[in-house]
Amino acid sequence: MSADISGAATGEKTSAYGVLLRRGFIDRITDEALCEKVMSDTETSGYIGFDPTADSLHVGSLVPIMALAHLQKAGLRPIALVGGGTALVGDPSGKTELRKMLTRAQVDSNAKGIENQLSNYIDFSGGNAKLVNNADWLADLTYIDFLREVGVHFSVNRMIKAECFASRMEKGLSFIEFNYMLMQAYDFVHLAEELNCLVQMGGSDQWGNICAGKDLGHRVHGRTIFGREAKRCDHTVGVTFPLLKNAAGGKFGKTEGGNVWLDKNRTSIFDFFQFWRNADDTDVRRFLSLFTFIPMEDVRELSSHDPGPELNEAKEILAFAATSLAHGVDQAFAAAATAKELFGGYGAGFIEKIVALGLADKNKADEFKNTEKAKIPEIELRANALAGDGYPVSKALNELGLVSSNGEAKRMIRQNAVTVDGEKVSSPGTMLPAAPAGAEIGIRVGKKKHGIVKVI
RNA sequence: GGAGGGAUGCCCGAGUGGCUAAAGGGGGCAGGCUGUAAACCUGCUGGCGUAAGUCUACAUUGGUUCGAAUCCAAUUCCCUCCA
Repeated sequence: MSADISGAATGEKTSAYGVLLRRGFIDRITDEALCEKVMSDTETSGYIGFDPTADSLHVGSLVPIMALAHLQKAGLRPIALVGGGTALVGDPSGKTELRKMLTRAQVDSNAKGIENQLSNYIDFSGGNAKLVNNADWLADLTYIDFLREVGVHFSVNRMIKAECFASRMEKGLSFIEFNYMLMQAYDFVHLAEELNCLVQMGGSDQWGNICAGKDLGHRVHGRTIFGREAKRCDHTVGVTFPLLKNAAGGKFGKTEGGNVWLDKNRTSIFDFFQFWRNADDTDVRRFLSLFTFIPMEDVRELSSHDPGPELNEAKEILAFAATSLAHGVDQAFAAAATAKELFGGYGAGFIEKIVALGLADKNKADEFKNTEKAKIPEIELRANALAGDGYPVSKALNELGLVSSNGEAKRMIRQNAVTVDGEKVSSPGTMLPAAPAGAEIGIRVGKKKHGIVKVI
């Protein structure tokens, strides 16, 4: 199979732009022809901003991350901007209410966590990708200077008509948030000047901010801004990604416990794997395009089945590929091994396919059978705790983290959702079976949540 | 600065003295059906307790009352109109 991830048919352009377009990354674009041109030049940098509002990114941020990675693969220089400065202000776009204000210390520590995660996807070594923090150039600006150099170029009349503020006109918009756009606009100009960054990308809610940056570039072009002459910021392009929803129309990346995070301490690797494995039939092709580097030709083939059980193999590959990007190939195998154990086998071609697709090398795949399983939650209990009066199943469920309270545990039991060692438990007062030291008791809630009680 | 309106559970939203752990909807979870999918049907959706029960909850604090999400006062925040 081809190693070309661009998905280009013969004769088609394979520029970064072409790749992004064919893989479904592009929603709106300020100037298509210019974009094509700019992205064909390997001297070009492109940037995306990530706001450090939490210490981990979640799967929703994977679209921009993958876009940057595609730029890098196409030979351009991706810039990941961590919004250490802008997070102190808070972006109102796409929000209905004022965000909680973060302290400097929170923002800084969040920024660190995010930087680590980004480096799983983008190679920052060797200088062909860059990680910047806009606190470095925003934090020390003084208010009056900023107003005079940047603020003059913005028309309030136009800003309040912008889509990104429209929803806030009803609910209320504080002045601090109203300034956010100027800061992000200035980021773009700054990066264009300093790093030849001519492309800014972002989620569809970023359209207004991106255009603001592009416009600011035009206005200051040829003039002096903060003591230097601006001359490279008049032919920039902005690109936004489509808003991702799951097939049910809900928010992408939400599941049982809320967001699916890239941090394994927030979302276990197994749960991360399962998130992809449980993708809706109709999402499979899109997810393979957006969240893996599997060549488009193969993506099309994998997802060519009509919705039906045949798609399960494509979901396994999706889960494997996505987990392997976020957590490494060994962890992906481990998660796959656990899934296999808990749910029964794979599609016949799974092993061959992942090797053929270059997702794992042959040795690793052969060792797969011996791979250690991914961790599912477990607790230890003394054998004598199980003897005597016994140990309530509900309590064990709670301690395993499979439910969030004893009350919920009992509710689940009443609903026939709990299985202990393969047997349904139906009375809330049921105790765990007595077992000798060394034994393991398997507990399950619903079909997908598992835990183990180790007897010691 | 002036006048008026508002703050209810994860979200939206009903409720204007006891029958309210709080209608309805959304979301979520679970059971059935299935393919670890979707759709559909059913149930659940504050803590502790096997249970009876008990504790905490309707912005905050205090008050009236046998009894308050509901009445009163002060405080905080939000919205609308006027300046």
